[in-house]
Amino acid sequence: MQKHILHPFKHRKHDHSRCIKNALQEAEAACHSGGLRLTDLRRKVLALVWSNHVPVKAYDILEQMHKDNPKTAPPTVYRALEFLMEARLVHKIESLNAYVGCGDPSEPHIAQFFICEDCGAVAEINEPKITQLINKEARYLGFQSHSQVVEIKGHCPECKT
Amino acid sequence: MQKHILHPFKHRKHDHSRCIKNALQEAEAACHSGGLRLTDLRRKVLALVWSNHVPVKAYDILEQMHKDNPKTAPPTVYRALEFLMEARLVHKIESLNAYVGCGDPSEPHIAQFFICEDCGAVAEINEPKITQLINKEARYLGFQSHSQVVEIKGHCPECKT
DNA sequence: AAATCTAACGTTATAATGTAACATTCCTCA
DNA sequence: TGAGGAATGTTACATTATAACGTTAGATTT
Repeated sequence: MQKHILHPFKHRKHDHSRCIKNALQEAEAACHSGGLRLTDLRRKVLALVWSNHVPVKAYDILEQMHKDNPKTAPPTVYRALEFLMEARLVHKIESLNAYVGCGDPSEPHIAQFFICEDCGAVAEINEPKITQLINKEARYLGFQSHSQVVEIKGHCPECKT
Repeated sequence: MQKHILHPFKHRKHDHSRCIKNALQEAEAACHSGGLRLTDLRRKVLALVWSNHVPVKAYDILEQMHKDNPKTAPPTVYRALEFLMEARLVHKIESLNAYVGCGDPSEPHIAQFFICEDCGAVAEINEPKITQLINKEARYLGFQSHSQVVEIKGHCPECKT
């Protein structure tokens, strides 16, 4: 696997419990080393974001949270997501208004997403050539770029046929 | 000006009435040649989208429509926007939930947007190298790409300093 | 340990964005 | 000219997100 693939398309039958466990472990480490407080609530929301490899909607998370505490309200979820995004543990997919676990929280990165329109699966890559090309175009326009949203829709290997 | 810039950053003081008139004219031509019905309502919404070079929110359009007809309801606006997007006269900026006039309706294209976080101005380009690079990465992942969202945030030439 | 401070979370209410479903009107064209 | 479909009107509601303020819990100082 090449370095720039932060999160590949996973086979339908992979052992997803390992993905979740791994994500939580990395999050624990990242927060600890960054002096951030990964509370139970945030951990819980992170686990729900990682419940599969499909972007999750805030209100779906809320619904799951209601199983533990039926009084949980939207701000609780949005605050946790905000924290997780600042901690770079979660990305928002703008074109879906949904959230997906970051494939590599270990260091800051720009990401590009490939999103299957059939099954919803997402792959995350960081291809510097894309970033550089975009930055070059930006410079040409006299534009100072700070952040990029790159979201590609289509069909993943398993849904392609 | 190079061909791949579909819509450059405009100087603060440009004659914007010409932009609007031009956009409406091109829309008229495009719809005529495509057998599409550019009704008064759709023309009106298109003009409002073009009221400046900043992406416009659906509910801001609605508010403007209320000056003519206070009973206009959201579906009216959303339907017109949907038509305009299918006719490729308008693009949606996903990361803003807002709509912007297309810089070149004359032919289908993939676009990349540069969005100023200060003044909101948007430039639209179509740089095939970006598209190709993305498609190459897609192929590498076994992904069949059909549409791209590329939205870059930062500061435009006039807000940069 | 008590006092204090702040970050995190709870709670209520509402804002902002978007759509379903059905009724009506208006064009087109046979 | 009247039948059919496209466009618009209308009502109601679904979905996504945040403001504002109160409360709790953890850390810090004394």
